[in-house]
Amino acid sequence: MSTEAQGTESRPRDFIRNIVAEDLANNKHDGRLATRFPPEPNGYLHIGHAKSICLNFGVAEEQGGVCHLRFDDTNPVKEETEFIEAIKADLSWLGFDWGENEYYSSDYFEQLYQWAVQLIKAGKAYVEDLSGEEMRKLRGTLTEPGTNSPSRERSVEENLDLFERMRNGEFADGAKVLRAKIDMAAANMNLRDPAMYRILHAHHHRTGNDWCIYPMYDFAHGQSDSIERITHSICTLEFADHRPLYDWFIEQLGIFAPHQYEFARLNLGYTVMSKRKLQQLVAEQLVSGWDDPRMPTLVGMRRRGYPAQAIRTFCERIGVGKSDSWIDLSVLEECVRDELNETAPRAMCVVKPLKVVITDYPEDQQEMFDAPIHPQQPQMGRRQVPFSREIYIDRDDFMEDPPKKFFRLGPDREVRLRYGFVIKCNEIIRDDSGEVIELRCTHDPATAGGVAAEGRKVKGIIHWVCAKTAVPVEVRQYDRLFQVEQPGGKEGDYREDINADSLQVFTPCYAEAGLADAEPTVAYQFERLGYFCADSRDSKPGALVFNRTVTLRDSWAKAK
RNA sequence: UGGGGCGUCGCCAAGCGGUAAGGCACUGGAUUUUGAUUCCAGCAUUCCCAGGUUCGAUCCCUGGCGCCCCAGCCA
Repeated sequence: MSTEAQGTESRPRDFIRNIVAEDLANNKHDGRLATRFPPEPNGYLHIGHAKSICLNFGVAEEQGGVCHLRFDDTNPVKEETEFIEAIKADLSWLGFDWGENEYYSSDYFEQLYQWAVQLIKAGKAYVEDLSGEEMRKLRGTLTEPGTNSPSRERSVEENLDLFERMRNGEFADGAKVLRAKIDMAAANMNLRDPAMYRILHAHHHRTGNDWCIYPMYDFAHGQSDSIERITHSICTLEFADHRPLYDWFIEQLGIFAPHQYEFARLNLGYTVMSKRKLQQLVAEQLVSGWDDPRMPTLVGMRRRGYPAQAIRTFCERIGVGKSDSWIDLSVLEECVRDELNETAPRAMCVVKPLKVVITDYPEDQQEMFDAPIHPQQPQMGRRQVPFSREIYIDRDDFMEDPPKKFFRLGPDREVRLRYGFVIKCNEIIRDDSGEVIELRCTHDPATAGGVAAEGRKVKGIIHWVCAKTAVPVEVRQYDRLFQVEQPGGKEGDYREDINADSLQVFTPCYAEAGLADAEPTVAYQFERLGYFCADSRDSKPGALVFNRTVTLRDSWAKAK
């Protein structure tokens, strides 16, 4: 773990942390700090959620507070138990612990109902029987005030009766809603008598068929925060307009008042983050599933090989602010490399094999080269790399007509096999179509693996695998899912920006013998190529499948 | 000429009246049996614009300009 000691002190790093630190210093809420992460269980968590998670859990952790996990499950038609388990697994994987503090908005349904009754009695809520369409017409526009609905003047008694009958199931879905009586002329649209309850004869994943009316987000979220005595309710910018409503309900009800703060949601280049779009990618099979390694979901990233710590580091690096921002993919990738560079054992794997025969090496001979598992971490130990007369190298490491700056293999050129001999290419073998299918080389016995430099100046070093002992594997290389930084741009269809080459499958590839029992999820650096891990879904002993997590930086590729 | 939010380097982001942190990206150069890592160096006389207050403003005031969000019985 490279927990980079940064940020472990209580030093504030963003406006939220500043506010929290100040409140704590002023002994607001008796020095108590409680945040919450409130996902709706209708999909999988993505990297954007991770930002919120790291903020909410992070602040609590740093300041000795608590962070609740609360499922905001007020819409039974969209929510499923499947997602609850997945969300919890993602949270744990990221390394956060909510302890006993697992809550559900649905557990507050009875209390919420009572509060609604309280508002009706106070003349602050009424039952509406206009249709959604009619309500919209009366709502006015951004520049014109709305008009009061006839239902607004109903008596408290009638409202009470009607609301109870709504609960009892006397009305069809959509027939009526309970609305807050605020101000149809409010400049803030959210205050134009917003809906509090709708009728939904739907089975709820937790409350079953107990209810046929369900509270809206606005009537559930703040009160849930209040019930849990959340001190700092942190959400994204688009809810800023709801804050006056959040405060209004709490004030009318006279209950504990948490404070809502808003920060800018994460936008990452070359991907999409909205749950709707992610759902669509899965539904339309544009990807293989929520855990497709190209998805920005936590399950996808985990399967791809991103370490949880890299995601946490990423969330720290990008900061928390209020301005809309797009983060470069390179920031995330650097976090992944930083982490993996320190922790991943090294190995060699040839992805695009080209056979090389060392003509002056005895046919029946085999030897082992001694190599470090990690060049910078000697404590990780050594590995033995088998070598024999026939090996594979990557096609990219050979050029028939190499440019001046290419210092790998070419006709009559020398190159060093990593941890092995220096070889020289003497002959090129082609098939009928003229394609190069084999190289004939000779080796210099004086340059064997462990031997220190012998004065010979060989610039190029390439990776290779002994043909006799190689493990045939499949390698999947991923690239960005979209070919433009902001898929869909302004009004366009983001699907049209999908990168057709975001998945490249190579087989057979040849891996160093030691990789034979690679376990899914465990990261390796395939030297000179990048970081890889066996796929948790498709890799099987004897039929290994490796995912490329991220490439190594490649200044040569850039130079080209 | 509705309301809310935001504008500091290509992308993020500190800064809160005293003369522009840091990260990513980029550009050199050193070390290197990964063209990786590491390492050193460079990278905003300027903070959306224009006025004003002040000895002094990215930070205060005024007026512009630009971008984002809101008219779900979604969250």
